[in-house]
Amino acid sequence: MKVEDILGQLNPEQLEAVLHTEGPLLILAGAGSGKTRVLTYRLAYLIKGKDVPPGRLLAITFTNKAAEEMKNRLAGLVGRISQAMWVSTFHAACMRMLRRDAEKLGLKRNFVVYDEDDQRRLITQLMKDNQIDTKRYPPRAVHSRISVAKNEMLSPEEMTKKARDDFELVTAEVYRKYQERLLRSNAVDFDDIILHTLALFKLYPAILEEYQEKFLYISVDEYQDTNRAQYHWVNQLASKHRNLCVVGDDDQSIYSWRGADLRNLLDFEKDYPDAKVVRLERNYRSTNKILEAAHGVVVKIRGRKEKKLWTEREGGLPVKYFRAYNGMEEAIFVVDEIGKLVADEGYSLKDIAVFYRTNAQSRVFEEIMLRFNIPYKIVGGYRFYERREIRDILAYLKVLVNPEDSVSLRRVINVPRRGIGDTTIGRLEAHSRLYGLSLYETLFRAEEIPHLNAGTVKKIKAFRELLQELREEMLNLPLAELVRKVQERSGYLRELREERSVEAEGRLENLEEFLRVAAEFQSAYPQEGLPEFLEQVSLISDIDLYDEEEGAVTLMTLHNAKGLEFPVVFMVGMDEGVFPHLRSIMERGDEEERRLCYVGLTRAMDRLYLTSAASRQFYGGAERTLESRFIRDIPQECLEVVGGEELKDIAAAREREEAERLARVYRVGDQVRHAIWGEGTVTEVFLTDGGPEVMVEFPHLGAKRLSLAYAPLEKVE
DNA sequence: CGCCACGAGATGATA
DNA sequence: TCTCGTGGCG
Repeated sequence: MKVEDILGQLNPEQLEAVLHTEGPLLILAGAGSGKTRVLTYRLAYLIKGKDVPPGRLLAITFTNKAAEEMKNRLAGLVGRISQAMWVSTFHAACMRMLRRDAEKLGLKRNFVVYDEDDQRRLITQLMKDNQIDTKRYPPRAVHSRISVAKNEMLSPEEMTKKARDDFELVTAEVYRKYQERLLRSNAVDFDDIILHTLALFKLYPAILEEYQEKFLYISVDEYQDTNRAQYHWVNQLASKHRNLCVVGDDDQSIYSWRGADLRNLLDFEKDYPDAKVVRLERNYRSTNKILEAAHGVVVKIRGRKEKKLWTEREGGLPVKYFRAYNGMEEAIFVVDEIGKLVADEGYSLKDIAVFYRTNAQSRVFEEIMLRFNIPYKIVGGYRFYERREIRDILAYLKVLVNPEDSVSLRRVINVPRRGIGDTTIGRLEAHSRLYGLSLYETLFRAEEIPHLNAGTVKKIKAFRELLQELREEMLNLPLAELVRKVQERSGYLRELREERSVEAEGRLENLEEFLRVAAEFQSAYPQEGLPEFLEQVSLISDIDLYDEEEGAVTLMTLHNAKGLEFPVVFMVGMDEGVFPHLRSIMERGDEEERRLCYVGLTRAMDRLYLTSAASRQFYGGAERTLESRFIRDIPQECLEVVGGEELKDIAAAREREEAERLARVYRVGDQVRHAIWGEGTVTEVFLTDGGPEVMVEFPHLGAKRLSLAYAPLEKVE
């Protein structure tokens, strides 16, 4: 593509941003204003129009997926992009730097990344080892406080000094020990990925200078959601050439709870008094009605940068608002509308998204969509990589790469059960502390440890031989085969197969899926091995896994919705306490929730629905809820309240229909086959609120009551 | 050492 | 409603 063609596709403001390549540039890009296009075209212009070698460009994106998309789009504009160009998230870029110079920080090259669960385990364990009361100081709270301290770039010592009560004092102490243990385990946590890189720059100015020299042009997307550490990182890198382009929107700042600091964006002009500022306020995504509604929600935020999006798409349908009796009715309304949109309005399922504030809210929607046969896809929630079986296998793999990883080793030492219980582990750990060895090394000295009987020593020997054997395999086997080997040789598969439950069956399927993931990684990156695979897995986000091409409705949290767009959006759970979320407003007021609402509303292109429920399930019982304040902030003329008189009839009718259809298939006396339990005889058929159920008598197992909507059941003719 | 029963607390969003 | 941790027992 020629430079003129590239530039010809931009409006005047966008063009201004693309052409301003020298010196600091702040792009205030409203929702749907084409900022991704600007960022991409700007890079293309630098390469094609200014002959900048791709290796001298650094582009930071918010997600891995966005990085991938940007690379692909760039390839379309300027031809195949050389590997030399850095397009990635902060974490991925820092990991790249850390890998190269890990030794300089006392880490080994094969260090692993601890995710949230690893971190929490480590903290809990460490607190117990040091007799710190985990009732009084819940590890959860301690962990989150440590993360906050890290985001403020406080060291344990600084935290100790600033501590204002004994909780903070204890936390600071745990923080210090936590860092020690991480280092001894040759591991880093998420926050460390950035902080360690900064430490590297500080300790080795020559390394910083090298990168400063290398990156002639730097751009950062979603600048409003960067934290202080990221701010320092990027500004240090840019300080030599000062060609820093940041893109952001203060109205879309939604991550202060994880350390994002809006000052980074708001003070850009103070940091760079010579900065050029470009505002993109023309929206290409939504109807005017939708923009008006969204504007009503954010306009009252204090200290907000004055701006108003505009569009040529005048008019449009009003935002539809439905208040249901309860969560169930709310979900039925949504499903019913989806049915109409598809049947009468020509939308396809992939055009439609349902956003909610908390993951727990997805449940009712899943249930109802399952029952009404609407294909759906959930982004996030019960994450694949958070499932126990996946984490267990990952822990094995982490140990193979980095035997010093004591958290992972501890996790798998008795999984599946191999008779190495808590008592034995306690003795092993005492021994390893005494001699300053890692847990792994201690396994090889089991014979010398007092109080271990011969049987236990034998079990430990068997386990360490297993690890040794797998470590040797690691060097020879292709990734997927290695993963399979770990699943088999650890006894993990056998244990699940013998369990013969639906749950175990599901876990086995997940392990299969994991094998496929490994195989895919292998074919996508033939040169890379297990360490790179683990790294990718640990840095992957929910949204990275999202695939929009499938014929299904998308369900996700509002946070995950950032950066996406859909022709039809349902924002559900518009209730006080739910959204705005009670805990959030108690801690920080409602402004961030407001912006989150704005983000959600501005995802919609053509149609927008809001729903709430007068009564909702919390934990167990039902509670009454008030309509969200955000509903009232939307200008009246944009909102159309829709009633639901006939809705219950529709819902009931559809449900009955569906139940009857299913129930017709099964009769008392029928022979059926269950995927796990084998053949049995139907003894009863029920119609319940949760759909039809059958009682099945299995020859050896006895009678089981099964839901036809969920159970893996088929009829035997 | 492993299993089971019981009770408490949790689910706010995430790389 | 569910999941996790604890404590008692075989």
